[in-house]
Amino acid sequence: MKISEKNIERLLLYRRILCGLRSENVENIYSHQLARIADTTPEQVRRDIMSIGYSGSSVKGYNIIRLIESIGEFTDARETQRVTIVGAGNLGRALIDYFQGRRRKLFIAAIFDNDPQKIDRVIHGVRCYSVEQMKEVIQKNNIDVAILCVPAAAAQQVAELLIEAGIKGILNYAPVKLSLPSHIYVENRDMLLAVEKVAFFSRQH
Amino acid sequence: MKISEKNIERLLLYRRILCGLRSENVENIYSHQLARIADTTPEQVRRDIMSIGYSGSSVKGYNIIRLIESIGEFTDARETQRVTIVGAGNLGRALIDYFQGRRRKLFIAAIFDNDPQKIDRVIHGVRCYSVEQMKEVIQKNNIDVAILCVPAAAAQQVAELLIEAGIKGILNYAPVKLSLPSHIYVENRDMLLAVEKVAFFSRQH
DNA sequence: TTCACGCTGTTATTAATATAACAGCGTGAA
DNA sequence: TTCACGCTGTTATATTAATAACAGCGTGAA
Repeated sequence: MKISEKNIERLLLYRRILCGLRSENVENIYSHQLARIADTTPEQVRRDIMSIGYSGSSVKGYNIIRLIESIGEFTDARETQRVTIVGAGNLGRALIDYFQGRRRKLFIAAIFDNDPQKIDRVIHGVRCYSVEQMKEVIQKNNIDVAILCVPAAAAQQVAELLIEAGIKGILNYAPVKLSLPSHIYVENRDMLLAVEKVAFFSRQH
Repeated sequence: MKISEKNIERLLLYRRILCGLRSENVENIYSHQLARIADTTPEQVRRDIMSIGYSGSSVKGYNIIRLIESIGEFTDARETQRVTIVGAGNLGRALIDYFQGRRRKLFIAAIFDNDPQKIDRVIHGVRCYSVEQMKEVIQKNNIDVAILCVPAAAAQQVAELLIEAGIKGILNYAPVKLSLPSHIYVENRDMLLAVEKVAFFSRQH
């Protein structure tokens, strides 16, 4: 059974929407309702949900709590997955803020920076280590996902260190295209390109 | 002639790569070289470049300076386009850092926040205004793109104010799905979903 | 001079993705 | 009891995007 990136993106979005509804004590939802919120079509929603093997009822639609669980079973690791943030600048700190305490199956286990002022300090509850300690800390804590928030000039080098330390996936916010072995999963979230894109399409409308 | 979102994303990426090469005094490049750096195929590169009407030579490949110009003619506004950042927290400041002085056709003209400590102060060279002044400042400065860096709880409301003020496109970093009229272009860059996605695919590899 | 080479530009093919159509089913009203 | 309704799950179609194939061309070596 093959699942595409877009599939996963939508499923994760559905889950977030559903969690919001659950906290408002909504119990069930129809595909067309979820589609409207997620900005897609009912067919797409049904297909996505079908792809993870969950079934709703033709009367009540989907049970929100069970659907959240099903998406979790499909997308989450069995045990908590550990994440590191590299670069304790504004962006790194913003990520910790947004992140901490949100998803219980993901945990930010360490921050890395090369500023002596930050090393060994605890930032928003997470300890900051020097880049020299990277391999040791990553392996000891069994971290396999890294979020790269360093300046463009440092990104490639840091990414290589991360891979050497055993990282499996990188979320790259640095405005540079990384050149890495193909067995590493890289998701680029270049902020400058994103602004340029929005600037372009905001004129087309 | 229709151009897709992925088309534009790749073209903007090519431009950034090419600008890097230009600063190293490289003059020409072949489609297969650019493809390797941009992590795509030579055919894709040629098609993308064809789609903006630029032509290379079969001997020297593409002239880097002219190709950069052609991409700019296609993607950039004629006059400088003005952008605002809403939310002067860590993320907002990170964006200003990454951004300022990079793309001469895009200019951050204002920041908005509701923290009295920040209002009327200049942050990294950009003046911060209160949300109450939003409509006035946006219209006076002719801003048509907004980057949303506010907490999830405030995002929908702020987005509506932005639209009321005349914004055409929104780059949304808040971890929430906005519900907005369809004539507004919205690009979602949800950081939590991005981490979840990378966590998932890092296990699949 | 001529011929083989490697590149671009373009067309053709394939694959991926989204959209639409429809069968099956339980419910509730008539 | 029966029939129409509205939903899901699934299959079929259409659309879109990526990949491959190839024609044309200028160059440089033989």
